[in-house]
Amino acid sequence: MSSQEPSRRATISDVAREAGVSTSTASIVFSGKAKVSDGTRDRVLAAASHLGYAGPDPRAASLRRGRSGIVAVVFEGHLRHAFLDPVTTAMMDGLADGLAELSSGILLMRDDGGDGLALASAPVDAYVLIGWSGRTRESVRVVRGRGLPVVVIEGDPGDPGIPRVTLDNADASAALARHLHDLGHRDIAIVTLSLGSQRQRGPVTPERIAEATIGVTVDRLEGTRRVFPDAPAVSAAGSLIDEGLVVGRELLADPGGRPTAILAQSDLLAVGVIRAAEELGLRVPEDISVAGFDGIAVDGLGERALTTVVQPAVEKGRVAGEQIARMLAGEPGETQDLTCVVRVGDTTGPPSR
Amino acid sequence: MSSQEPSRRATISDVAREAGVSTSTASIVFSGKAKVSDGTRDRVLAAASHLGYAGPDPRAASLRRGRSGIVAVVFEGHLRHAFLDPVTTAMMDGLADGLAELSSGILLMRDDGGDGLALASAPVDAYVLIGWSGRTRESVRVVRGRGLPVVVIEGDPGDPGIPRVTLDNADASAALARHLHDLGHRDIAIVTLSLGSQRQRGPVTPERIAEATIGVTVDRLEGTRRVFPDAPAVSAAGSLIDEGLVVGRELLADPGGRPTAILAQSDLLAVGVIRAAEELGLRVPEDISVAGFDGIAVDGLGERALTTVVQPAVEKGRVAGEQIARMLAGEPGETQDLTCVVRVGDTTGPPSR
DNA sequence: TTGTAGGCGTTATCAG
DNA sequence: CTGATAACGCCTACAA
Repeated sequence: MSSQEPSRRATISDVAREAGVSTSTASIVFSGKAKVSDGTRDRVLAAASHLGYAGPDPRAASLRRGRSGIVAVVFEGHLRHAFLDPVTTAMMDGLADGLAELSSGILLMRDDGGDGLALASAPVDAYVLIGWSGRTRESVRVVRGRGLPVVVIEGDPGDPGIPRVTLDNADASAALARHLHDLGHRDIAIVTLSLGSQRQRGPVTPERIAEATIGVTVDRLEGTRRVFPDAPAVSAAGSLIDEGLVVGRELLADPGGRPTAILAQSDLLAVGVIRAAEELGLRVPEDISVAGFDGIAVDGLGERALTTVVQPAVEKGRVAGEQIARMLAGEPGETQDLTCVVRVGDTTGPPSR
Repeated sequence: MSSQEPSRRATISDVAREAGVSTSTASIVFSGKAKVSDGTRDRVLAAASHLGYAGPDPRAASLRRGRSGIVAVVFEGHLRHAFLDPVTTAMMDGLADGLAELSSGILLMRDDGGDGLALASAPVDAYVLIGWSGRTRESVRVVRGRGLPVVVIEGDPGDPGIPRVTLDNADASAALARHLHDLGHRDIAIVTLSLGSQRQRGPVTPERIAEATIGVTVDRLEGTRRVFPDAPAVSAAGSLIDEGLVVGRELLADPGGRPTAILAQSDLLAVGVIRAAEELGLRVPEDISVAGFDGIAVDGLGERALTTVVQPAVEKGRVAGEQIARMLAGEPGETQDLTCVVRVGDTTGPPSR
């Protein structure tokens, strides 16, 4: 009775024994890291299938190698919420590409503001932090301790040593505003994204700006106001078509005080604004110009071409992935500043008055 | 010079030595699995922070424990594509909840139709397969070998031993169709989801049904046709508002042959159809009734309430997570059949003729 | 091309 | 409450 108990799963050394080779040889057969004679390989493979061995245990392999092949992507708040945004989705795609060579997958994690215990105890090789709010700094602190590569996308790591991937939100917003100014607009309104995690809808006051925690919103607003310093702004409760619709209605309600153009801080908001205008019988762009931000194909726009700022969303993820790859290879990571481009569509034109 | 090289990261035994305790005691301090005197704990923690030790290495811990705390969610095709669908997003949320106690995160993986090597070599504790197409069976085969828990959501595992989470797509579609029939409709058209992974738009013929690989589409169609056996159907190239718009235009183009109601297989498609109707100056539901499927809050619908079938999307994920938890606890997993509910909104009414 | 040996960093078990 | 010991399953120099 020299056979193994059937209850235990076979290990590579069981396979090696059964095949009459050493464990190292069997290991090589599975990793392909070196040459093995055909006969030997066949015997090992036969033994494996005989014993129901499905290949090396990834847990053991990752301990031995010091790598798990997993990269964590950390979001603040609900996943559902993150993925509602087409920009995030595009970015994830880019990230998956940028990491493709390197990793077997992306570990979705939530930084729920707890003690970060879960964050720190996952068997990952690196972290990508997606941060809009102020919590990023705390996450960075937790994660730094592990000594693993970290990249922050659109957030403030609060530590200059950590590479970031950033967008020129303010400059791009200013460029778009200039386009409207060049067309002759002098009286515009702004629909902003949320200023803080409470996601309140309403007029944007200096006090609210001072308290804002979402950098993207503030930066884009600042850029637009470089060109239109006195433009009124209203914050939406999220980047949603229906939010744009609600805020758009408010802004367009009074025929007298109506602006000649509305600049929304996301394409989804812009689509909502356009819909609000259409509801009121206003033609876009003849009666009112509307522009967005993001440049992601928005479902629900039909064949209109929105004037917008195209941000390199997929690129953002890809670049982050590349930095991770570099750092894992021992080179230092570098902050990457990406730039956006204004794309003029058919939703902006000269003002009607 | 008995001190460690500073280049190596401290391990738990370094910490134990520095604190003057055994490694087992130090381990307990970090795991909290047993009582430790305050004094001892303080000394260990002090030593840890002194040495820059950030807690047990998750790789080693997962080897020792036999658990990594990671659950893989396997999609077919591009991630971007999967997350475009609000139903998927909701489901992921439910899954995250269902697994919350158990796991530190969700590993997003793509079954790219390769040899499944990546699939099998990730350090995960269980797999959730999201499958619409026929490839699920192959993924199941690969994954089975590992001897880990597997749950299939909306797909055919091709193995009765594998627990599934299913929806009563056909029955629910029939129930919705009956609602229309009761209202008096006799002449309806169907907008289906894709029939296969090629995502072709066009009339649905018996041949195409025979070749279809996406079960959801076929089931919903079959259910609707129980009530309206001769209803013409057109497949959309995806679950998108703009697809519904395109197909809706086609179906409504000819004022003569216009149906009195259109049943779309997703809410997004239904929104597109409604938009197509509005474009043509048709009122919903006075001139034409439109219904969808899914019951997820669709962005871009404004305050209309779509008549639809509400599927338990979040529940689907939660239930899958619970089954995984059970199986990980050694109990057998069970297939869960979830049911949908018709929700009548304001987009359906009696036919105009 | 194949085998030998040692350790990756933890934690479960059991004895004190 | 604390300590000694033995795996967990694999990989990779290095030697043959």
